Amino acid sequence: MSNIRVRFAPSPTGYLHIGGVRTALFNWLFARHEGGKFILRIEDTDQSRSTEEAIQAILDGLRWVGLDWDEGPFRQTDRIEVYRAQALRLLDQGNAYWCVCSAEELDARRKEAQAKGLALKYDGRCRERGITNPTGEAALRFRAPQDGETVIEDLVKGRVVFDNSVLDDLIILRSNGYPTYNFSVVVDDASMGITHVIRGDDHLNNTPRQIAMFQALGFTLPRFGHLSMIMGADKTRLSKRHGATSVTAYREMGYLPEAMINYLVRLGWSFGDQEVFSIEELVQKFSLDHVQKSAAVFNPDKLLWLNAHYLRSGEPKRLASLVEPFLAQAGLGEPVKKFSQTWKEGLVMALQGRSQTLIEMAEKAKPYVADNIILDESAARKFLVPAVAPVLEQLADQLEALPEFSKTAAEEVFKTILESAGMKMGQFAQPARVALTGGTASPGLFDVMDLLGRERTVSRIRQGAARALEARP
RNA sequence: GGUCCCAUCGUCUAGUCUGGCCUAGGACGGAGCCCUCUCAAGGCUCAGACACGGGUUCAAAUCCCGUUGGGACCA
Repeated sequence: MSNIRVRFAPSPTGYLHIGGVRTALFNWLFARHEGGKFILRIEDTDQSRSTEEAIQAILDGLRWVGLDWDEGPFRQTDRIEVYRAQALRLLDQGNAYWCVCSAEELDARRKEAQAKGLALKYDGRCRERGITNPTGEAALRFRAPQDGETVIEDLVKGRVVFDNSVLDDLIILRSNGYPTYNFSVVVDDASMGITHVIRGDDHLNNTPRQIAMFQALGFTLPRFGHLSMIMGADKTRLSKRHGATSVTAYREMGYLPEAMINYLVRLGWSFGDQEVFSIEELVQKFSLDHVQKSAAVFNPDKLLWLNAHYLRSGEPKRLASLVEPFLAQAGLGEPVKKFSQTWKEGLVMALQGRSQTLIEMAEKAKPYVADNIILDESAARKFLVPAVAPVLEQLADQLEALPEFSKTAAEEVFKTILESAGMKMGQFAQPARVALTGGTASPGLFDVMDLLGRERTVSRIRQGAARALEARP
């Protein structure tokens, strides 16, 4: 057991973004690999944008992909007094000061600075005023060091140097008494004993400011590791206009959590040429050394491929229960009830190698679950022709006469009939398939018959034969 | 505008630290062939990249400098 402690600290302002899941995943894997702790903290101090539903979505999303936390979820809104106390401590120490500049004033001066081509940082008007008991609106600002430089030995990016003269005197406590993001993270990371801050590189520029605060507060510095962003195909930050970005959406689209994890972990991390990893393997092999510095483009095709891979190799029993809600969604909720567990697993086995998502699997299940088929007209025209009608009839008769109907018995009958009709498998398989399923693509014919059972097999073949007779050449 | 980060096939990446084994490997996607009762799966093959320019060196994808391009943060 190591003393490594990492955290995932999302803001509950919407759904759980897959970029967030990847950050959480890297933290979680690092913790599990090192035998450390993974802590969940909800950064909800922006009350106008935080919602309970969003918090729930975060918890649900993390649970769905199997990222469990050892401590938390902590909420920043429960800790407002802690931030206040620390902020006041900085004031006492002389590391912070009251600022009474109004938003309008700040804005005006910023525009002025911009016009002159100067850096857009706080101009320090209140810095030396020494305001002790502000009346009315006042925010507390951190007195950032202006000399020297701050060096970060980043676990991912390597050595990053910032000139302290670029550091802004950030507001740490707003006039409403709430802490700002950059301040509350520092207080929390320190008080929760976080040893490694692994987060998106959108925070890299904030890091020197945070380091200054850690130091002013006398806290020991954690190590930092900044992960590159995930981008859309147009190389801009991944957002809703690139398609689905919430984990929940992927669950609803019939993706498996292990596919999501496997896809996300390879977005920025690698282990030689290996593409497919189980969770256990990841925990064993993960390390920050092989994390990519550059941003990665989200590739839905590869995710789909992984999903198909896990569907193909998944446990039928588990998949059968996972596909259930999707069957219901496909309108098969009621009809599927009359089938046994074994039958459902058989259905999954027939379909798992030919489906890329659970939705697709449910869609493909229709001809086997439902009583009736939807006949694909062009397939019928092509394959249900008069010539095959007698063979279909014969097949139906013999299957009906079978003392015991089974997959192997059906196969035997089928082959005998082919032989006596002087037909090749290739000539008769498609007509039979169209009659049985309504379409031209399906699992193996005898698996199909097995799933349908004698009654439906025979009646569908008879209907197919009737249809074939009607057809005019 | 200022600061910071990044740069190998269309995409994810191996290789970069510790230069030579790289006429740059794998995967997704694409094309083709094989297998085959269809669809998949699988097997095989093909096309496809070291951003550019300078250096250092016997030797550079790998080290250094610059340029360009992309991204992020600050408001």
